[in-house]
Amino acid sequence: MKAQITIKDIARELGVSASTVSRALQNHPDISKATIELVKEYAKAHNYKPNAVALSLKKQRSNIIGVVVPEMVHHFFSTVLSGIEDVANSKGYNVLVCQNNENYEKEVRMISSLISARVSGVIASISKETTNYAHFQELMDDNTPLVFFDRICTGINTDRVIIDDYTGAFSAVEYLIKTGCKRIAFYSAPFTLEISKNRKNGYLDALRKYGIKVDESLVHVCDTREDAIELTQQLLQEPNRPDAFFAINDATASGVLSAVKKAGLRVPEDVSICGFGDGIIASTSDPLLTTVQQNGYQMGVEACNMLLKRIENELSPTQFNHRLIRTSLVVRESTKPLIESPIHY
Amino acid sequence: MKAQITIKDIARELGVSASTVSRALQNHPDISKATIELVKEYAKAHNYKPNAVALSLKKQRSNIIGVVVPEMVHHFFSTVLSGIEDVANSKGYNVLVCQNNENYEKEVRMISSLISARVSGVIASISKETTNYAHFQELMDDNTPLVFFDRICTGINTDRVIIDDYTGAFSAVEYLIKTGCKRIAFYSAPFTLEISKNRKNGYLDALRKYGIKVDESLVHVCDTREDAIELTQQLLQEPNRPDAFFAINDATASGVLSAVKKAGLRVPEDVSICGFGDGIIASTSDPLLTTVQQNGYQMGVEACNMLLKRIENELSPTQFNHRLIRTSLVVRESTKPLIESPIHY
DNA sequence: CATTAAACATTAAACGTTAAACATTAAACG
DNA sequence: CGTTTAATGTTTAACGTTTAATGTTTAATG
Repeated sequence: MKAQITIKDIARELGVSASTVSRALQNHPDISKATIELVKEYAKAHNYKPNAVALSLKKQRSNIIGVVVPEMVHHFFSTVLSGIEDVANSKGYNVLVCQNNENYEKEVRMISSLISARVSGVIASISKETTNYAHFQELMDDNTPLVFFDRICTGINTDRVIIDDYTGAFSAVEYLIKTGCKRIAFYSAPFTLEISKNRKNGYLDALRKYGIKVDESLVHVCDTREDAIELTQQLLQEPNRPDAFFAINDATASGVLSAVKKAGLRVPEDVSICGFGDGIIASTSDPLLTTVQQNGYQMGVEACNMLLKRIENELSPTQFNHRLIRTSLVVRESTKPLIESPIHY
Repeated sequence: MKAQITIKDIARELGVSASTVSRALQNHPDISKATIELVKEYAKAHNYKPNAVALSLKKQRSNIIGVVVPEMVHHFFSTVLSGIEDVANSKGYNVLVCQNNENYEKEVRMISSLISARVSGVIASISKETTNYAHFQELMDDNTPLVFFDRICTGINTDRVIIDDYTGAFSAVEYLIKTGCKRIAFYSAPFTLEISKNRKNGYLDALRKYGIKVDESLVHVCDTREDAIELTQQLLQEPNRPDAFFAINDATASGVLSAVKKAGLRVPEDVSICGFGDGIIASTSDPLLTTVQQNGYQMGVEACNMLLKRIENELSPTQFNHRLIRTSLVVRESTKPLIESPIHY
C-alpha cells in the first residue's frame, strides 16, 4: 500500500523540518530561494499533492460544497448541476452531490451527511414531500451558507435563486388564451412546492385578466409523463373537455401530447399544449413543443456564485439575496399561431 | 460564528475526557452503561455530528468516492450517476462529481483534485480527447481503486463496466439489413473511444455477414444533433444516398430524423434510422425512435458496487473485473418492420 | 489484610498541515 | 570585539478523532 507522499516525507528526505517544507511550498519570505527551489523540485518530481483532508481540518473549512437535488436524471436539474459544477470548479471547489429522490427522510439524511462532511456551503432544491425545514435550519444554525434554487423553502430566510414562475406561467396561459383557447387545464406539481403556487397564480391571473371563469376542476396535481397520459385520456372523454393543457414540465406535456394524439385529436388544431422547461423533449417531439424556457445552467451559475460569495464573506450577513431568473415563452408547433387582429382603416 | 459541537466540547461539559466520549459513542465495553447513556444523551440533545474530515485524516481513508463524467447534462451519464449515487449513499459514501467537459486538460486537473481530496476510489468515463493515461496511472500508483465505465481506458489495467457495444451495434445493423436496407451510414463518436471502435466492428461484421460491401464513405465521425442535421443534409443530396442511418446516440439520431423529414423523405419508408441509448428522446420523438437500449442505471450500480468491493478489499488485488452490460434493440417506428418470410408448403 | 482482577477512565500519540513563537547563524554596526 | 539585526530555520501546538498504553478505583479472592 504505497500512499501519497506527504510534507513529512519531503522534510525527512531533504533533512529539513516539515514547516520549512510547508512554507517553501507557499513561497514564504522566511525561506531562502535555494530551499524553496529544492523543495519544489523534490515535490514536483515525487508528485506531491497537498492533503486536502488535513488542510480542511487545520483551516476549519473545506473546499467542498454540497448540492442536494431531487433527482439527477432530469434535464433541468442536471443542467443546473452542470452550471454549479463549472463555477465551483473554476474557483477551486469540489461538488458533493446528493439526490433526495423526492423523499423527505432521505433529504434529512443527506443534509446530516453534508454537515458531517463539513462542507463549506450547500445549494439545495427541496423534495416534493418536504414541509418541515428543521434540517435546513440546523445548517443555518451551524453558520453553513445555504442557497436554495428552484424549489425553495419559504420558511428559511436565506439566499435563493428562482425561476420567474409566475410570469412564465402567466405569459404561457395568456398566449393560449390569445390563440383562442377557452378551457385551459393546468397540470401542476404538488402545492407544497412554491413553484406550483406561483405558477398557479400566474395561470389564474391570466384567466382573470381575460375574463375567463376559473374552473378548479381543470387544475390537477400531475407531473409525470405516465400520469399525464392516464389523466389526459380521462379528461378528453368528458363532455366539456379542455381545449388546452399547460403542464408543469415538458415530460408531462409530452404525456399529454401522446394521449391527445392517441385520442385522434389534432395538435394544435383541436388541443393546444404548452410545457415548461424547454429541455430536450421540447425540441425533438412532434409537433415540437411550445414551452416556457428556463435557463437552468444560468441558475446553477448564479446559485453557485452567490454561495461562494457568501462563503468568502462578501455578502451582508443580515441581508439575503433573492435572484429571479427570467423565462421566455418559446412558441413552437403545439400551440396555434396568434390570430392577427384585423386591420382597421 | 457558532460552529458544530465537537467531542471535546462534550467532554468539557460532562467533565470527562475526550476519549471517553469517543468510546461512549462507539459503545466501547470499557465505558460504563451510565456514562454511555449520559454522553449519548448530551450528544443527541446538542446535535453532535462526527467531523468526517477529522475522521478521514485519522483513519487515512475518506468516505468519499470521486466520479468523473464527460458531461452531466446527458441522459446517459446522469442516469449512470444516479445509479452510482444511490449505491454509494446506501453504503454510507458521498459522491464528488466532476465533469471533464470533453477536455483532456480538465480531466487531468479533476483527477489531481480528487487525489488531493484523498477520495477512497474513483469511477470514471474518459473525455473524447483523452489519449494519454498518465493521470489515471498516477491514481493506480497511489493505490486508489479505479473503475472505468462506458468510455474506458484500454491502456490501464483495472476494473471496468462497459456496454456490450459490439453486440448492440451488430444487432441494430443486422435488423436494418433484414428490413431491406442496403446503404447503411454509421455516425460515430471519435475513434479514440473504445465504444466507437467496438460499435464499428459490430457494424462491419453485420454488413459482412450479409455480404454487403463495406463503403468507408458511409462512416462518419458525427455525434451531436447539430452536426447530424448538417451532415445528413449533405449525404441525402448525393446520388447514391444512404437508405439507413445508425447513430452513436439518440440525439444524433434525432438530428438525422429532423434532416430526413426536412428533406421531404419518409421515415421509415424511404430512410430507416436507429439510435443508441434509449433515452427520453427515443420515446418522445415522432416517429418514435428505434434504438439500442443501454441500461445506464444498472451500469452505475454495478460500477459503484465493484468500486466499493475493491475499496473494502473484497476483490483479488491482481485480477480485475470486466463487466459487460447487455443491450437490447428496442424496435419502434423509425425502422421498417421485419419482412415476413413467405411460407413454403 | 494484601493481592488480583474487573471496571472504568485518562494520557499521549498519531493522521497532514499550518502558524505563532522561538532558535540559530552570520554579517554589519558602533 | 560585543551587540544588533537580518536571514533562515525549527519547535510546538493546534484542528477533531481514535486507540494503545496506562492509571485509578472498587470489589472480590485467598
